[in-house]
Amino acid sequence: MDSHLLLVDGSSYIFRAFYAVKADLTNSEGLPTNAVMGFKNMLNNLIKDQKPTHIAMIFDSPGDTFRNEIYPLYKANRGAPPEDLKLQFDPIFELVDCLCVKTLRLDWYEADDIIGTLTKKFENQIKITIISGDKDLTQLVTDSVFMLDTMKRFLFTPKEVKEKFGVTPEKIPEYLALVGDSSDNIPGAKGVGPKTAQNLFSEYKSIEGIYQNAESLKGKLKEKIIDSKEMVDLSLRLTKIKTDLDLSVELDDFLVKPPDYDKLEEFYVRMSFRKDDLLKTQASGLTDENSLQENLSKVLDYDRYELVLEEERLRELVGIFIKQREIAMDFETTSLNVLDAEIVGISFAWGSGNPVYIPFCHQSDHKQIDLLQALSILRPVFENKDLAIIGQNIKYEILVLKNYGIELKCPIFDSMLESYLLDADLNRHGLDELAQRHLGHHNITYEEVTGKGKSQIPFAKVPLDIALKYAAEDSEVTFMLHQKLYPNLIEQNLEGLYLDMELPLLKILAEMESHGIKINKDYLNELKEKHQQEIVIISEEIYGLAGEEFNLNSTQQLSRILFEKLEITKGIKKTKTGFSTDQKTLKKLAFEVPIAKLMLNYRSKTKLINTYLEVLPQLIHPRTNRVHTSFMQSRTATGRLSSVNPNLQNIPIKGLDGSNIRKGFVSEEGYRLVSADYSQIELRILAHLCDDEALIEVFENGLDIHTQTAAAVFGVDETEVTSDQRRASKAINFGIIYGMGAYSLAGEIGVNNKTAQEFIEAYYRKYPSIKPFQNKTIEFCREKGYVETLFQRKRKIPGIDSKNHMIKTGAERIAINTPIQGSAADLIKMAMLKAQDWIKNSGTDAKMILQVHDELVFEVEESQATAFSVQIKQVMERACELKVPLVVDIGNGTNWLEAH
DNA sequence: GGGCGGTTATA
DNA sequence: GTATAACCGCCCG
Repeated sequence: MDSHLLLVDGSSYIFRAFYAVKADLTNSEGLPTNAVMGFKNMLNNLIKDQKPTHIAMIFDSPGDTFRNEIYPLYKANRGAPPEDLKLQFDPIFELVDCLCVKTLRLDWYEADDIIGTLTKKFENQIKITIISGDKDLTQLVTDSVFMLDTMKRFLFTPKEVKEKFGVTPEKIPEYLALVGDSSDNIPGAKGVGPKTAQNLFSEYKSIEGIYQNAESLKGKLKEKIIDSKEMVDLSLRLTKIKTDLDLSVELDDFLVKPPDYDKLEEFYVRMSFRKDDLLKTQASGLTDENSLQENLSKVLDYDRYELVLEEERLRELVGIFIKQREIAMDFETTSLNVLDAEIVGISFAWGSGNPVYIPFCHQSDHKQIDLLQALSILRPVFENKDLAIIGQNIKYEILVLKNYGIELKCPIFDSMLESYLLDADLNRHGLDELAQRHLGHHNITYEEVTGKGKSQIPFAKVPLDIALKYAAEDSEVTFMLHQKLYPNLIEQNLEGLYLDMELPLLKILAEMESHGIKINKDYLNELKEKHQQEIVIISEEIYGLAGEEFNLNSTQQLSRILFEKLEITKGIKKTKTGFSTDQKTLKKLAFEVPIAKLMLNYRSKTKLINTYLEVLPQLIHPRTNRVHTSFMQSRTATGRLSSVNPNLQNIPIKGLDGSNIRKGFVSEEGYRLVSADYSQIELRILAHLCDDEALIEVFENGLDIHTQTAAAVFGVDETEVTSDQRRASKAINFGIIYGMGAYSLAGEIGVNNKTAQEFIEAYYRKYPSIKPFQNKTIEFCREKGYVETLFQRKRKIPGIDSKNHMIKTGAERIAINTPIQGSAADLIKMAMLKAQDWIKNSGTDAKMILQVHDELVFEVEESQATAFSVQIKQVMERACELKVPLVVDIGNGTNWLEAH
């Protein structure tokens, strides 16, 4: 791609930022931050928009310059900057430093002169854009040097300069010398303004020419010109920008680098800024250092796109499609909710040939192909075993097609999944982000074509020519992404995981979502009403004790009541913004402070109502009478699934109220719910990964891991382990998986740090291979920048080399936990594939309906439930051969609680 | 309306 | 001390 150097006039940038952000922003110490904020945003946007490969920020000399020597009144009309702005100079310099943008400043010279020098030095090597609003700088504009006024969004090329000032860029200094500049207090020729100056220049070309011909001028003008000769000469020395300063810099000094995220984060905290794009894109910045340089947009040629309105043409296309190895496909529909989605149009893109969009029911005068007719014409494509269809989140297309009774039988690819396997540490794998990240292309967004908020229109109302661009682009980008990402998967040894695990799983997830789960609406409503009545009573009691009514849902107000009004000091704990009122704190107070106990009760009841009892019945789909979650396959950094709308992976189970909610998840009449969960899956995986003899032995003998651990750590016989000791050991076992230290363990089990440290040491003695394994894992991560699971799933861990202790130790914990949690995720995914396979081959009337990390829930015809349980338990226990046996606990019932 | 902090449900 | 989703209040734009 082409190189591009941005020269930013930093001083003018600061002033603009200060006046652009009028908000009364301050940090926690009361220092104004509006200019810092404005500067940050402007610079952020600038880099995003311009995608420079090189950048420099140039500031004026803080003191006098040679221009003051020539003319003491130079800029004398400018007052000192406002005090609020002065205070922000240093923070801004610091910000620029955090962003790793090269800055230049030279005593005795202005930013203009440095910019002028750099321009002359590099203009033959690189495209340059000067960022400034100062018209003086237009004198530097050439065919390869531009000036961008970002505030006015105006780009000066030589043509624009000529149009605006009536003279070519190289004449700008003379033009300004004649006209004068009130903002810099440059005198110029008295009484000569832009219009006169333009006329003079068009006639006489230069100041020299004007004065040579001064005698031929008429009347007043002649007088004015002759009288101001001295002032014009002086002005010219001021307006002429230096281009010959002695700067020892190379172009490479200005290469765009990723920010220093550690420093930046610390700076944000000090400025009381919330995290923004700059910090959120941290990971992508680190993993894709060249992104800024590669980001030159491949301009997609929208003119190539074809709108398909004739059935005959569609048939032709199908003929072309089935000769391809792979094609990309994207649906436009009426709803993001698959069960309600109707197809509005379909787009395709493939290797040779132009992307197409086939509209079906757009509001338009054009006759469009009938949807059902089109689907039947496309059937040979959907069912062709030799043709792969590439989608971006193709689970959506699969589910929508299901609505029309069509099964996508061809092989599939999914660019979203590909991106996820390559960059699991990143959160965003949306099409627009991927286009930007991998192709440097800015997609037309959905909102750009439909509008947003109240005025958003359905896609079917988007005019066909616009719909064509939007829709066909999505397919084309999807196709291009796959071409780019798939080779990367092979290169990183992720092909097997992708082809043999994630893609087949995608189809299973579609089945599970589509089938859904039945809930007992009346029962949940009853439960809700019961809790609601109790909440009324609890609230009244709290108000009485507090002596006032307040918003019980506000932690802020509760902490005011507890820690200010009632002056409670016990258990007091700070959060970022005030005092904590979390469960742990309230539990400590529960015995002596009645409000605390009541609040715990209030919180748990409102949580259950608001998150589950109120929401779940509303999500029953009228057509199926069941609840359909979406399983997200490319969301978590470790490889786990997640569940949304609703989240069915955090349905309560603890306590009476919790387990009552589980009773609301039921099997269909004539069916049973079968729940199968892996016992101690993560500890077994730990045993396998670190190959610890003692740990393996515990599992091989089928012993209770927590009791065995307790016996060793506390030096007692296993028969004498107390329940407290077992609980502490359980905490250690979990803590090890999470990579914790003594401090946190101490807090967790209520002993002092030293004791906790001794427990941990005893633990490592009992299982001597664990610590070396953890060290090896961290070492591996430091060397490669990522960690791996059992199935070679990778997670990059950016902070592992951080100099910031918090970030570094945090990264180390992630490095320790991810192979364990991630391998468990791999394992259950493997089990899902084998279970589904088994169900299909056995012909059992059973459906897999939920996955909760270590548990699978099935709905099975009641007479087959027992046999199924026996079989599926075996299938799951044999999902993967480890150095320890896998154990699955299984049960069945008419509701989820009973089954579990 | 969007983003964030605090809180809490799960594995 | 790992991994999530979702609720509410609060503050900002």
